[in-house]
Amino acid sequence: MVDIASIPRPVLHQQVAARLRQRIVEGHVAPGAKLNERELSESLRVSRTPLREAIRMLAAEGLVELLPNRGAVAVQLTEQDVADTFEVIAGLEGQSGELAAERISAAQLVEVRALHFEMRGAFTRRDLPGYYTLNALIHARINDAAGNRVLTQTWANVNARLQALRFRSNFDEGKWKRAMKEHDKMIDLLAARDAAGLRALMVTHLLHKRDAVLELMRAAPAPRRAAGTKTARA
Amino acid sequence: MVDIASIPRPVLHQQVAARLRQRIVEGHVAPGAKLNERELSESLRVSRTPLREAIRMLAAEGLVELLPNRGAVAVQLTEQDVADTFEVIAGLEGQSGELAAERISAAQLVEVRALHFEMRGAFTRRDLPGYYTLNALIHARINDAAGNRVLTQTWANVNARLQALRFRSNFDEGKWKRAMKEHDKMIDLLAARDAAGLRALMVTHLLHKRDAVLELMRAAPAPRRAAGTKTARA
DNA sequence: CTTCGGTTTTTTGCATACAAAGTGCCTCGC
DNA sequence: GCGAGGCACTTTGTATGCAAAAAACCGAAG
Repeated sequence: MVDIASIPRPVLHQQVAARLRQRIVEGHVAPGAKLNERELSESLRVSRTPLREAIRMLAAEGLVELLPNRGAVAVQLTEQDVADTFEVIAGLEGQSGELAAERISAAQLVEVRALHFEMRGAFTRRDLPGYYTLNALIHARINDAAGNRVLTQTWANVNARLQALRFRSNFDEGKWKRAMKEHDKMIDLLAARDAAGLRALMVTHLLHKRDAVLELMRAAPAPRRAAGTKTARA
Repeated sequence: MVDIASIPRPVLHQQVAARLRQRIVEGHVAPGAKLNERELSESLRVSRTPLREAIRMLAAEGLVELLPNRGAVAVQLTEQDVADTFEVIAGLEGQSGELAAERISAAQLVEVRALHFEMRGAFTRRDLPGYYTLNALIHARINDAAGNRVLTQTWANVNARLQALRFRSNFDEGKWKRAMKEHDKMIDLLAARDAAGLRALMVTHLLHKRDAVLELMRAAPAPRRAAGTKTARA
């Protein structure tokens, strides 16, 4: 009987890790940029000790790379890395879909369906940020429904590295429409408990996403090793 | 022209992380045991700072759990956790097998085959430790052959949590024979470049392993929350 | 103008010191 | 005897200081 009203905010190094993670994912720290400990500790108003612990955590998550005696840099994903990562994600989401189709409860299905309609709304008014948020929520809910916490955690971990990319991405109309259609189908398969079908769809959905992102990477100037910690402004 | 003869041994916190990881995996730190920072720092002859950084890394890897203001404990896997983990591993290795069958080079195939025969040797003389080592090596090589670094890394990460269990496990004769047979088949499928077949085999192979481990967990006394940092001696 | 050598400055890595939260013991009251 | 409260001790969390490695700088020589 301890934690009745105790919502003790997480310890400092975890808060720092969360904020750093957000900065990297949202691109406020450019890919390849060096993480200067003094700068960051001043900007986050903490001493270097918890900051360094946070950086080590992000390194284990694969969001930053540790260079011995030279600090840490935000990951700079090559095309190969992105392709590899999507390949893995496709497998994980495929499995997640398969398990979810088998295990999802009625209530969970309702929730996913509701989110799906909201997302369709965002799509209709071409609200990309809203679409992304709802999209992420839906995938997270399907993961939940799969009822495998290790799978969820693994997925979240691998996925984190791609978030940075997604923030920049910006489909063309055709790809967006196709993605939306795939999502429609997802709901159908989920409701029909078609495990194999949902797995297959999830995999192709993710591979389509991969192609879209890779296309963007090739189009956009593959950013050269950034020197500073902030994103270069165009 | 920098790193000609420079094999600078990794920085302290990484060495510490490696040693801690080993201790946990080999069961010298019992599952559920508390990691006392003072004790560990003395035993490892380092100050608490790099030790804490190492612990944070292991936490991000999922090998230890962080309790705010109360330190860290080695993960204590429930049966559900183990089942979930094997489910994920099965998916990852299945994918790894599929990709390896498509991509493995002749030289890599030779190497895997050689390791396979060595493992068969270990099996013949019922050398369990040798068998495990070679088994792990083969799976690692197949992962390499798949040519997806993210997949390899993800696999290693998830797999680490199971190593602790494997160290205790000890098949019965029948299961061991079956596993060996599955490995024979693996080589055949790999040589035949049968991607779909190898995927399927890897998945069932892993699910068999899961069943064997779960059976052992149920047979052996599921260890109660350990208090000390060392394994309780029987 | 480039490049090499040395020196200065910056930055990271580690250790120690201090603060705060947690744990357990002991007493006191009922 | 048993439980509540408080005090001392232990352990974790954070900050600071010092040492070592790397980067930046500067000047001189080719």
